[in-house]
Parts: sequence; C-alpha cells; structure tokens
Amino acid sequence: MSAVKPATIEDVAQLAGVSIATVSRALNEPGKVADSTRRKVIEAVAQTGYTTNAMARNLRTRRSNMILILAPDVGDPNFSNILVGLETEASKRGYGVLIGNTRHDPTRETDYLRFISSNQADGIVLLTGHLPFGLAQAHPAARLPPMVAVNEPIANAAIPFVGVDNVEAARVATDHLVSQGHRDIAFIGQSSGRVVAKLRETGFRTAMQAAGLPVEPRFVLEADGTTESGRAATERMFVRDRLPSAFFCVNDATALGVIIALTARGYTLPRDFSIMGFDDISFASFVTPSLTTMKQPRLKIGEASMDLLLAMLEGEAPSGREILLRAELILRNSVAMRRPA
Amino acid sequence: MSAVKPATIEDVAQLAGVSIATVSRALNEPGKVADSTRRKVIEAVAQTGYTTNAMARNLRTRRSNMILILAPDVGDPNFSNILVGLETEASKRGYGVLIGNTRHDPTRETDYLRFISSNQADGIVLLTGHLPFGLAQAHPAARLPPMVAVNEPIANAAIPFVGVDNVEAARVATDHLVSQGHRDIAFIGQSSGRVVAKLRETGFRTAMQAAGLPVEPRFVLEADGTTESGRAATERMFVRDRLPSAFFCVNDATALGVIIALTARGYTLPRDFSIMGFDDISFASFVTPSLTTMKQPRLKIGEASMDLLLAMLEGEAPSGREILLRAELILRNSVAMRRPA
DNA sequence: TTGAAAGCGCTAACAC
DNA sequence: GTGTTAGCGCTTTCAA
Repeated sequence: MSAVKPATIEDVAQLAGVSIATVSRALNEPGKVADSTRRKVIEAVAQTGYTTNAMARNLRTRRSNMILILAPDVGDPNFSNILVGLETEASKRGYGVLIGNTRHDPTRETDYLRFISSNQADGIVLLTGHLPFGLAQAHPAARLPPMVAVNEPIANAAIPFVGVDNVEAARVATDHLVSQGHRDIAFIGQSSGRVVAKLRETGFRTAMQAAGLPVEPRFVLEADGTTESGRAATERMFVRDRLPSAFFCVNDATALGVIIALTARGYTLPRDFSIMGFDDISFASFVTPSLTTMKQPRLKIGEASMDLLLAMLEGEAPSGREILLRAELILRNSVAMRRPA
Repeated sequence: MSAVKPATIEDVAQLAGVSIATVSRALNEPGKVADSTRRKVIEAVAQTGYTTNAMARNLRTRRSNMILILAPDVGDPNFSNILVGLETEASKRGYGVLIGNTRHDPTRETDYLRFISSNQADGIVLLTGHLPFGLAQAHPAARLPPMVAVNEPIANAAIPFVGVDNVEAARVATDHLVSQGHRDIAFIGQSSGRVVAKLRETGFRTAMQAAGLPVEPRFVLEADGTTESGRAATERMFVRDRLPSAFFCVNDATALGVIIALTARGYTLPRDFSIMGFDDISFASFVTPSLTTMKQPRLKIGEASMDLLLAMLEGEAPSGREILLRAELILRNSVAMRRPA
C-alpha cells in the first residue's frame, strides 16, 4: 500500500491540489495560509505519511538544528546528569544533540569541528575547559560558532559560562568545617592549571580569612583531582610534625583518596579527621564514611547551558554572560565536631 | 582576507582550473583522478579552506553518516562506557553519534524517530530493551531502519543483539559462591518483565543444578533491579524461618540494597552473609564491603555494537546475528567462605 | 493568499 | 581522465 519511496513535498502538494510552496507555508508558517487550504494540506500530509526531509531543508536554510557537545569523557559521572539536562532542553526546543568524546586529544577536538564547518551542527557546548584545538585556524575570528562553556570556565576567552559558583560553594563548605570547630584545615587539590581548582581554593581562603583562621602553606597540597592524587597528597602530609583536623578536598574523587590513605593508616573517620568533598558524585553516599560534600545541580546546569546557547543561536541573548548556580551542602558522615585536643 | 562566505566546491574548481566533478572525484575517489590534477585540487582546497557541505552531500546521497542512540537514561552508570565505546567506534569510521534520552517515555521514543524518517540518521542503537514506540506505524515493515540492540535483547524481534552472555556469567558467579562452600543461595531480582533478569536467573539455576543443589522457591525473590527493591526483598526474606548463607543479586544496585538491609539489621558482612553482584558499576568498589561481582566489558560492548551496525549499514553483514561477550569475575570483599554451621 | 521558479552545494550518469 | 548536466527536496523571493 504505502509507497516504497518516502513521500516528498510534491506528493503532498499534488494530493492537496496546491503548490509545493503552499505546503511548505502551511507547515512552517500556518498563519500565512487560509484555514481551508491548511486543512487540505494537513490531510494530505497524514495520507502520504510525509515527513520533511531535513537534509533538503538544512541545505536551504543553512541551519541543522543540531548542537555539538564536546566532552573529554562522556562516561564521567560528573557529566552524566549534565548531559541529560542538555539533551532534555535541546529536545524540548526541537534540537538534536551530537556527542563528541575528545579524551583531551587535540586531534579529535579538531576533527569534531568538521561538524561545524560542514554545517552539521549550529553551536557547541564545551565541557572540556578549553577551546577545541584548531578552532582559530578553521574559523577566522569573526565567524566563530556560538559556544557555551559548562562546568569548567574557559580561560582567556569570552565564552559564556554556566556552572556552579565555585568560590561561593567552597566558602560554604569551609564555613561548615569551621562551624564544627575545626581550625586547622587542609586544602587538598591545589592545581595551577585548572581554573575550577583555583576558584575553589579562593573560596576556601576567603572563608578561612573571614573566620580569622590562618591558612598554613604546608596545609595546602597539590593534587590533580584524581583519587590517587588525593591519596598521595595525604601521605605527603604525614611527613609534617603537625596535622590538620579536617581536609577540604577539591572534589569527591580526591576526598576518596584522602579517606583511603587515612583509613589505611588505621584512623577512624570521622572521629580522627573530618573530610569534606565537592561535587556529590554518585559514589559519595556509598563510601565509608559517606561523604559530606557540595552537590552540583547537574540537571539544571545542563538545561541552563542549552537554554543559553539556543538563545544565542536565535539571536536573543547577549553572548558573554555567565550563569552561576548555587551548590547545596549535603550533610553525611565524613564531617564531625572537632574533638577537644 | 578570508571570504565571509564559506568556500564551495565551485570556488575550488575555479581556483584549480578544473570542473566541479573533478574536485568531487579528487576528494571522494582519488584513484579516478590523475595525480597531477589531484595535487592541484588539494592545493586549491587548502587555499580556500574548503569543507564539503555535508547537507548538500547528504541530500544527494540520502545518507547522513549519523547513528541515533536511544537510551532510557544516558546518565546511567551502566551505560557510561558503552556510550564511550559506541562513540569511539563510530567516530573512527567517520560517523557521528546522536543521542536520544527516552526515559521510557513512548512519546519521546516516537519523537526521536523523526531523525530516521527525516534522513538525519542512518541507523539506531537501542539501549532501551524494546523497539521504539511507533516504529511499526512510521515505517512499513519492509523499510525498518538498521538497528542493533545493546545490553538488553529485544524480545520477539529479529534485532541483532550485542552484550554479555548473561546465562554464562550468572553461572560463573553462582559457581563462585558454591566454590566458597555455600549451599543455600538466594536469588534476588526475579522479574518476569526483564529479559536480562530471566537470563541471569537461568544461569543461576543451571549452576545450582549442576552442583546438585536445590533452588528453594522461597529463596528466589522478586525485585525490579533498584537498590530499594533489593532492600525490600531482603526484608521479606526475614519472615522465613530459614535464611540463605549467600545472596546472588541480579545486579549491583540490587546488591547494594541487600547490603544496606543486612547491615541495618546488625549483621557483619561478609562474615554473616556473602553477597554477589552483577555489572561492576562504578560504586561497586566503594561500598562496604566492596562488591564481588561480574564485570561487563562495557567499552567492548559499545565498540562491537557500533561495528555490527555499521557493517549492516554498509551491507556487509547478515542482520540477525548475536554477539555475546564474556563477563569477568571480580573478586572483592563481599563474598567469603561459608562459616561452618 | 497562492503559485512559479530560482537555487542551496553536492554527486553521479553520461558523454567525450 | 575529465567535463556537462540533471537533479536530491526544500524554502523563499517575486509576481499575481
């Protein structure tokens, strides 16, 4: 019964007894078509099972209604719900979402730009923390595609950012430790490269200063955000003569490393030390002790980012904004009152 | 300097002093073009910064080189590396990957089919465990798009499946419990609806029978695969007069529920009970006790699925195959020797 | 309010 | 080996 070839706009036009232009209008600008003819068209569309050929439309309009998402690791639990949020908002607005897993590989980053230069995507969401390698060459300054940075701001580039207010959240986290009586607090995760780490360190220092507490340089340790780096940093701590009573970790993965190191040394947590994480990634509630941490509103971050990007695409928004969302303190069992000395 | 409008094939042709057809050939079928002219073309491409307009090409060829991935929850830790594998293989072969988060919502499933019917995707990877709602209507039987089912086979449909050999893996898992001296083993996670649960139960029963052990009906409990269902099932267990010494759980989430219930009742694990999970999702090593489980080769599953789908698309493979990969027993701390009664 | 027609940029027959 | 040419299916002036 049904044609072997998909129906085209011409088939619909013929059946409805109108021109293809009218069909196009009836579908895309219903207001510009008489009620009666619109009904005929709708009817014909139903009969033929017509669907607009997106390729033809895209070729004509030079828009693809696709958004490219560039992430270093799509499987990262830190991204999971951000992706869901991005996809949800895009889908709601009639856009599709294309994913590119870069693994921080410059070659791959460049490669994915083909989606932009070949008109297969209209804008980019960057979860990578930097501009895709090769962007500048591929696109002369004036014609950069619309982009938003998510989760990790992009240094030295006027790319709108959407994410958590890291400084403020780190301040809240530190305040919580202070409120539990801690005065000697270590910061695990200093890292010159990573913008986010810097922001969290700033929040930490701000809170300490506001509380009138000193930040001892020997209590500020480098770590690159991995579990192993957290473990190693903790070990380095033990060559000191004095120890902090609490650890504020740059993220949950680092905190896990700290917990592992401390537990291995025979300490009981949180009795002996308090640990504060950041992110609230999926395992945070399953570790022992379960992790007190700052929860990122990932779904919202994703939705807000896509919303901003689409607004830019549709020419509604001033590009250059920044949307900072609030992180939430999640109280679990890794932070306790400081024991009297 | 650089033109405000992107270069087209015509610009390249002009600069190289050849016809557009030759440019097209030089780029797509280099063998069919003389060396000297090919070099001229390459040079002109470089000068103009030309990139093929994918929309025009797709319109012409009726192929998009895009694959649609339909998943109920893109953020599910169980999918994370499968997605990475899918994307990696696709990207390697020059395909892009489009994601659709269905949330098991029939409306959304139908909605995503527009990517197929509008020529924006050439094939579908199904992580949902069922055919997208509305597929049959949208595509008369003869013209179903190429599809593969991943992770969860699709009942009553001749869709090629790629995933772990659940029966075999469940057998291995059960064998391990038996080898530790357990004889009274409960199966948590019976579920009539889910194909995967059935397969794992089959593997469990096979192993028990092979070991000459009875499967007591009261030790086979329903649970839908969530942590809460595992917890609840364990509670139901305690109205019995006898208890098993080990629990084989249909997945890690369920196992976590069992652990929570048992721990809450004051038992020490694995001293009092042994728990076996399935999947090895990210938190498995962080729970206390860390979970002994069967690890799914997720990256490989993703790569193999995409490989199969692309082979089908390129007309190389008989559609209707099944690729079963081997799961690996991961020994951690939730399973111990059975204590003498 | 509608129709005719141009053309988006490309690939693939077909001719040379 | 290379060029000419006909569309792929659609949107969008421009006229009526």
